[in-house]
Amino acid sequence: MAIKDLNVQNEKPLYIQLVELIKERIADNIWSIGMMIPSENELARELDVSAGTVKKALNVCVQDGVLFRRQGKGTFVASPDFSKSFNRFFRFASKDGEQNIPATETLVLEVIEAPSEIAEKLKITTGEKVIKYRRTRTLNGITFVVEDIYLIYETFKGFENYNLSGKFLYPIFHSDFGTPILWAKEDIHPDVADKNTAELLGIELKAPVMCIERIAYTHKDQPVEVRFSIGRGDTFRYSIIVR
Amino acid sequence: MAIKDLNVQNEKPLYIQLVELIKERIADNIWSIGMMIPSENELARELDVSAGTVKKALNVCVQDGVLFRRQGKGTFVASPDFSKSFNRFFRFASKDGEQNIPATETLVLEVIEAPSEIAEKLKITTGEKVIKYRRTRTLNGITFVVEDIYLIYETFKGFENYNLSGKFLYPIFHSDFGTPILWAKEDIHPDVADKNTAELLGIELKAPVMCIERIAYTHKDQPVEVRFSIGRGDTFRYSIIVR
DNA sequence: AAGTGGTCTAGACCACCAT
DNA sequence: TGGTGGTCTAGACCACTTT
Repeated sequence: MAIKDLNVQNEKPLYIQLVELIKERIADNIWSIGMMIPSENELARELDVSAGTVKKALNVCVQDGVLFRRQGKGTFVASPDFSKSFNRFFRFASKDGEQNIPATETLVLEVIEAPSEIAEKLKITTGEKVIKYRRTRTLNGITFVVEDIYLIYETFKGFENYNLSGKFLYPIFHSDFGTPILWAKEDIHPDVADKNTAELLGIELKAPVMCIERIAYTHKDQPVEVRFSIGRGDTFRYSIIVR
Repeated sequence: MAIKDLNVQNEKPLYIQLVELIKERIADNIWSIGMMIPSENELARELDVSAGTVKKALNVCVQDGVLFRRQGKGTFVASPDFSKSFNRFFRFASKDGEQNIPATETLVLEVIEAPSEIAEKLKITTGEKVIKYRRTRTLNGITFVVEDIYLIYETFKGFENYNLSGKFLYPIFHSDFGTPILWAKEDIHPDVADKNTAELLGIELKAPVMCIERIAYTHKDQPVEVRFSIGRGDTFRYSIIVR
């Protein structure tokens, strides 16, 4: 187990070194998503630190969203929580308040050569093959978002032949392509609808929209997906408490 | 000091009870903003719990943004951090990267009877007096936001005669009116500029804007300010990491 | 009953800050 | 030099989960 020892001489506190060690093991797939990691006592014995130090490090990891803990059961590797994504700010609740799953319509699913903007974000060379997937998502008769998704072809070879009706992508990436999405970076800015977008979303030309750009990463911080989403502005609401 | 003892019999953990006690003391102005609170050891002695329990409670409060700690100095009551406000997502950095303070222009400063929408948010009755303050904020020649601010007249009597050039409001509220802003709730949604807004912001009609509504609270969760901000969409950028 | 994480204690030692 | 928070240890006891 002792791949790398914690070092008291190091300038960093032991529990910070331990946090980094844990994150490395997850990034390197030594501990995979959903897996139970060794108990506090085991870690303390193996790394030769006190249980309290291990506990502190684990709690930092929980705070950072990479682990979760269950009393009496153990400590587990968390999967990224896309309920925290910007997408959750598009409110499209049905009248009865039910949380239905949106329907998906595929508009485009094809293999193309990566435009330079996409290649750059995926850290591949321009012209290398990518899968382009354009779809809309609809709930209660309202199409609230249109998405352009670009995937590295080498990683997702065969995905272009999938029948994608209402399925979530990331579980498929994980199970069928051995490529779990571990984290993602999202950028958001407002815009107004162009003609094409307005038609797809059923809104007026120049109506407000929110544009979300997501780059999703797998092991070793390798980007594998770029996604541009354009959502109806009239369904976007976001609140924070400033303190 | 012993206003309220911590109780081991209580169903809640001691450190949670302590967190609640601390927040009460701040809300009730027993400990005010910027003030140093008693040290870990003092609190431990007075409340008859161990130093470790106090430390845990204090760290929770730091996490919640109500306290901050300085090694070698002490633990202090934090003031709300409006660098965490939505306004920080309007990027208006100058070319040389300097962080200049935006210039303010007052458009309206008058006492009016509260419209129902405002009265409701301030928890006063419709028609009660409020101060209306409309201003723009400009940096590097770009007017990036126009704001309508409504204040309870009873609380801020005399504010309508202030000369407000580039001053921050919340320090004035605190020093001149004895009303510190302790926290605020902000809601944000996209829209497009109407004629008036477009002129003030120097953008085209129907250009994208972001609308921020803030309700700011003082002691005992009393709302005292409502603020509607409309900012240029082309300067709004926001990023998150989803994990 | 055995193992897990959650709480709480008591104390040591260190780094930092004011005086 | 004395007081502060930051780190780390060692151990007790509890609540929860599984076998």
